[in-house]
Amino acid sequence: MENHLKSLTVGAFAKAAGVNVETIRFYQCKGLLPVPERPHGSIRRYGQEDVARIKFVKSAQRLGFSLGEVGQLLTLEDGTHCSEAAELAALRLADVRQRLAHLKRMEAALAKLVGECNAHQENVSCPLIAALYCC
Amino acid sequence: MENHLKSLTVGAFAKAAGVNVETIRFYQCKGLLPVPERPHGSIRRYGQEDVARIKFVKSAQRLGFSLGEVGQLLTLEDGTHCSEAAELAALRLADVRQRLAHLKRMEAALAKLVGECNAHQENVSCPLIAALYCC
DNA sequence: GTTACTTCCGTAGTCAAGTACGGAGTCAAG
DNA sequence: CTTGACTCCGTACTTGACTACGGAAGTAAC
Repeated sequence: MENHLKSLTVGAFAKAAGVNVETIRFYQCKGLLPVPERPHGSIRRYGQEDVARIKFVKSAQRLGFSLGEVGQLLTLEDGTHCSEAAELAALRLADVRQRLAHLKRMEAALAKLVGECNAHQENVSCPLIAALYCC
Repeated sequence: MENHLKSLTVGAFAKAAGVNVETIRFYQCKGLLPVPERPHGSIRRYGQEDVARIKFVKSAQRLGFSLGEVGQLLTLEDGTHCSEAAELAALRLADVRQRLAHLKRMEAALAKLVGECNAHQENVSCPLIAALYCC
């Protein structure tokens, strides 16, 4: 059922996938993208399945997966290893939640300091600077 | 009112400040920390004000400031430029809030996918993999 | 068949915030 | 006065995800 009509040159492929040519090469060298044959010393051609693979990588990246994890996900790409995939996603989710908690603390602290600075009176020293010096 | 009794060697200073010696050197070369004189070819000595400065840097980093921004904050460290400092903090806050929003979207998407994977039936393909392929 | 655009390929550079290494100089204790 | 620990200093390496460069080879258009 796969479309094996590989007609795209790297340039066209990169444009179709929305990435740079260098990114293609980079992914190939990282093993995230197969390197097509070069028919008798000619140039490589790419197809829609390659475009789909780049989109897969980019979707996974948007969810916070590193390229290493994307590589793992790609080994499960036939869809028959759902629990492994879910496990990876659960790890990612835990990490995302940790970073979320950290950012929330930062937001609270910053918002408080910005508020104090705005309410600040000319004769006392800057609350932000003071906070950085004291805590 | 400042304590100019500089008695710490880099090693002791680093320990007191809770960083590595290399970090000290790195901050010096970035202009975040003054480089003390070497009295007639001897060793440099550091004081409590240097420890305070490292703590300042580390506090600011915890709030999400980059070392470049910390450098800017340090030029305002006398506490008399509160509005400039507040402006920097407001920029940081905006950035933190953006990242927060991004992470929240990631969290929602991941949580949904993990949930779908856990409720997943053996005969259909993995929802996570499918989502990465289709969106 | 020549010009102009791609492609190919290896190597190297970018950013941030450090970390690591190694030889030479300095210092304190015994 | 020597030994061992520490300091100084330059340079290079680390991680992650690319980005840039440059020469040679392939390709498309005229």
